[in-house]
Amino acid sequence: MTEGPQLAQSESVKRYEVFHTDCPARDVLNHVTSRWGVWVLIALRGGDLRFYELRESIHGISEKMLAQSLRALVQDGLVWREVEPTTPPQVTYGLTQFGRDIGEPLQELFNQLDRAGR
Amino acid sequence: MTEGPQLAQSESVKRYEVFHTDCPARDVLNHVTSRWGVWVLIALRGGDLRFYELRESIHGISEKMLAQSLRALVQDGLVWREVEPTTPPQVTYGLTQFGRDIGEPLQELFNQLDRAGR
DNA sequence: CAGGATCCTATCCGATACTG
DNA sequence: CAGTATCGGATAGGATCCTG
Repeated sequence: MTEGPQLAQSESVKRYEVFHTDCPARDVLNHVTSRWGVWVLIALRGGDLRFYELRESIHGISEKMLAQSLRALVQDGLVWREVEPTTPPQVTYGLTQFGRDIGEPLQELFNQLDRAGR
Repeated sequence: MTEGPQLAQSESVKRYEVFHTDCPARDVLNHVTSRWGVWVLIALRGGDLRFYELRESIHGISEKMLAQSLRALVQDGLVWREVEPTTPPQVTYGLTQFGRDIGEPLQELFNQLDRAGR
């Protein structure tokens, strides 16, 4: 840090100076790869789900973390949220196009790991 | 938790009961998607690197976290480590085949996020 | 150069209780 | 049902110092 710009450093830029870790995508990446964000996205790839369906689907998640993860993903534009103002209220979540784009490599990543059988 | 098996639950299994979050791949996934693990893998996709090259490449990482991340990834079989017993010593890191398999969807994930320009 | 050891702090996250 | 609010323990991670 405090070393000035890293890109377009004229010429003798080292070959491994290829990315910033503080790029804008970092926050979203942190949400996506967070402990529960991964599972929320993968779960929603199977179709839209309601809050309690997500809670039952993702074993071990607390309501707090589910709500928190969903809020972040909605803000990031990966997940949409629809409230049906009935009694009791119904809230449904699903993937946006962006969410599906992100979910694909994420699923692939998971498949690779799963295939390795660890 | 403490609810017994979830797969092969005979018949009336809900459609969203599709995965365990405590599957064996979880540990590796946690390493891969950890704060710094992501960048180590992406950095090494550009070619083998020495310790100090990685440190300079991944801006903001501390030596402690770099060493810790590398140790985990080596144990997971994603990264190999080669020590040249010279003075001063040289240690080089690179991706294994498994590491390249994992790195691909990871790179794709990052590209999607980057393309979205957030 | 490539780390290990130590200390200390920020945050993550689960448990619990409460609300519309 | 679908959350929010608060508390406290666990953990991640940064800074610093030290070693082969």
